Amino acid sequence: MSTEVKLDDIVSLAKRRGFIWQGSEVYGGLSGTWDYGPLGVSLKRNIMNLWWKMFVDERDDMYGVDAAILMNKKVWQASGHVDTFTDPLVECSNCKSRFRADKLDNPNKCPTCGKEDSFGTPRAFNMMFETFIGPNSKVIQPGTVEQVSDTSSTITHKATADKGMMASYNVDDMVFLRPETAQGIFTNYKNVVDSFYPDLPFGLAQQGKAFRNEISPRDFIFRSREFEQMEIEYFVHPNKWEESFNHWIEQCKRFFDGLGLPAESVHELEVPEADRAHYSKRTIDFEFDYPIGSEELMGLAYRTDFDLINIQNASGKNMEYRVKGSDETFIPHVIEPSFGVERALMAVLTSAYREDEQNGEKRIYLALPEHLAPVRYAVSPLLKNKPELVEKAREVYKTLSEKHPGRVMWDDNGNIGKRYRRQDEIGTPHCVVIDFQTLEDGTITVRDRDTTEQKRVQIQEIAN
RNA sequence: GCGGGUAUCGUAUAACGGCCAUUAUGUGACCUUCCCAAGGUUGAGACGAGGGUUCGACUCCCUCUACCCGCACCA
Repeated sequence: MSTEVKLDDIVSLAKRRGFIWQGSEVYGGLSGTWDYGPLGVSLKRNIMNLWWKMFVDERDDMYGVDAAILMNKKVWQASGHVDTFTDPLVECSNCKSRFRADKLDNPNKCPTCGKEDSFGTPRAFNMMFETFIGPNSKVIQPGTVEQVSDTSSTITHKATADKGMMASYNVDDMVFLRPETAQGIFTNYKNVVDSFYPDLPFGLAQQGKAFRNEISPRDFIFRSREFEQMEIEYFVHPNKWEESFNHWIEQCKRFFDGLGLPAESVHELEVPEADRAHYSKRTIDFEFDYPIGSEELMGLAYRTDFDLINIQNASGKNMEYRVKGSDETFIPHVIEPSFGVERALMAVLTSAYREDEQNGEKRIYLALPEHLAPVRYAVSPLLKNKPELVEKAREVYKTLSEKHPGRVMWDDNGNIGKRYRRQDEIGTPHCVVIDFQTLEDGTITVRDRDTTEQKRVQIQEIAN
């Protein structure tokens, strides 16, 4: 029955039911930011917890870390982000095309329309967000609003222009919001080795926010300026990277399965050499069939020893690993499975969204896997004006809540049909109803979200 | 950032240079109801923000913001 899922339907449902709202909505919004409501944060956390359980808690070879978002500038110089994230772009005044100023064969002629001398001054585009640290970082200069310039040591802008002043910052105090979480792992590689000395292969895992100043955030939560990553850097012997790479292909699929994504909607894409990042010797992109088309869900990259060597060179610290009981030393190579939380969430919503017909009415429901559903059980008295039913239902609600903290909802609004529909839309797998028969024999009805069928079971049965 | 479009209660929508700004649904309260959005009474809830034209602007104009469709960008 469910055919093409439209993005608008998902966005609408997400807003209506309290999953996801536009960031800063009361003030007209802020592009590329999204806020999570009670059900959204629950769903998102369930996804992140599933990941952590599967890849950290249930494994002996994985260690969790949580690095700071603000990092020493040298991190981004060593990683190449300062260079590769800053592109000098020029725009053709005639045809509006844009080009990397440093990659033009003839810097005076537009390759698209052929017009000469149509380029203005190159403008620097950096994907990293900047901010400033320290009490002396800001100098206010009254009356210089007109002047917007940057010099080698000072960046000025109109931050306080509305007060007729201009703020001037010292670039030495400038820091970046991390554009990826991976570097927070690499910078702690040596700490973990020094403290735990794990056998190879071992991995470090991290979940956290990352920030990119996207030119054009788009497609709901798919591409935003602030987003959450779940990343693993898996350190291996240089000769054994293929083995681990294959291992992680399988692990990624296991995770997709845990998200309830149909296998036929996930596509494994071998990224050809020309399209790979400069540090990668092999990359696989897993794409998912979103309403917006088939787009990247996560990436799996063989990063070689690129990052640890960079850190070794930039910091002067030895990044070599010495095999226990042997003289063999080397810099480990790295396999990196990198997941975007929002992309996983959007895939989950896409594959769970269903419409069918019931008594001639459209029924919308989210067929979420039980372990991801924000609410597992909704508990209702059949009639809310019968105190004996309400009292019994409260008892059942309390019992279930103790068993599943935070995953049980009390619902006595309207009639029973309305409650079912409401719970359908937020993906509650089980609706538990207390009726008059409950008072006689202690059985309750449990109604299934996907089939809408109900069966009678003993209260004890469901509690267990 | 460029081009085009859009912006009305939570959601989906209607109309109008001038009367309390529609309708559906959702939502709060009360009543009713023995299982799939039944019914009744009653309440709250919107013209994205700012400026201009006008006696009067949700409506016309401008700016901003956000979203949608293309382009560009995507380490």
